[in-house]
Amino acid sequence: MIDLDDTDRALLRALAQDATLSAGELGRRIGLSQPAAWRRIRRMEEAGILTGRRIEVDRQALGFGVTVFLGVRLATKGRVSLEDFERAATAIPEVQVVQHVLGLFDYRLRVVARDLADFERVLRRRIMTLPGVGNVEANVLLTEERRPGPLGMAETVVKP
Amino acid sequence: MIDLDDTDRALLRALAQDATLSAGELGRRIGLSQPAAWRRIRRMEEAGILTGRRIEVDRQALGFGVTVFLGVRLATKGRVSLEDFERAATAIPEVQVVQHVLGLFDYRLRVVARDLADFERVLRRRIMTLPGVGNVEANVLLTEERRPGPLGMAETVVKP
DNA sequence: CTTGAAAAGAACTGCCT
DNA sequence: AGGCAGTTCTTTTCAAG
Repeated sequence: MIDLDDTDRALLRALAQDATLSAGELGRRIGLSQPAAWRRIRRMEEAGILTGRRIEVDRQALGFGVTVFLGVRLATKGRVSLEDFERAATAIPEVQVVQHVLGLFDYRLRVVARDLADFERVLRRRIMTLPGVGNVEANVLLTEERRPGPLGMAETVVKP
Repeated sequence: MIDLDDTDRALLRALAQDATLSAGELGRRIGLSQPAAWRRIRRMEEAGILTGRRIEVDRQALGFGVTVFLGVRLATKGRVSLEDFERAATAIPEVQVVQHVLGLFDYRLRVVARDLADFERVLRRRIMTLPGVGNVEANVLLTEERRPGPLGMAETVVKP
């Protein structure tokens, strides 16, 4: 586990908003030369902190206006292996995320569909037929806000 | 709403895995020249399909080994505005995602913490004191698998 | 759509403070 | 660790078929 100084955190915070920023632009923003910013980014990549870059796709623009979160409780725990469920769940194209969780549910799924009618089709033909499925609870996404999240300690420290 | 052809989808699928791929490399993979691939990507950006690029950060490596999903039901619906809750929730550093949802809960929060003791602190001092909070249900993340998700129709079409 | 090439910019390297 | 100056590479853009 590596910890970062304020400069590293400033870099991560800037990159969290826009990963296309060049080392030169990043350096300009936080008061660092281009090679210095670049070296810090590389160091974080090598340390396994920065694990990759992903694109953000607007599903609405692609015609997938409905996102639903499903909480799934397995009915036959032990009988059917978790691996079977995971394999089958990840094979459904409409399933974006499969989370194995501890608590009231065993799995959480993020599912996208064109509309509610399309979602019902996915639910009945894909989700409810997954191996071992018991209870399923659903929440339809209305709005979503993402934040950078904590990047280290002293997030709320007041300087003297 | 724009729809894409197979080539566009192939581009998105490749970019979903690694957004650092250059137009030249993408073209090489799907059998397209560098300018052609580049134009298609730009077209999707302008169409609002490709909305940006984000970095992926390994929270574990930063010392945040615990991720918890919270389902929040508001106690005083109508009395306290949803905006108040959202504003307060997004202001908590440990909160990564705030989702307004329809269903058993009113909001879903993704929260990260250093460990379970740290999470308890966040829960008691930050979450339970949010304006209007009623019931809170928690699921601790064990493993998470992300998939590209559907990029258009005909995901499972078999060519003749 | 392609190829080919030019211009711009970003990544990387050594050396020095 | 940071800065400077330089080289190398890629991306981006334009021409022409």
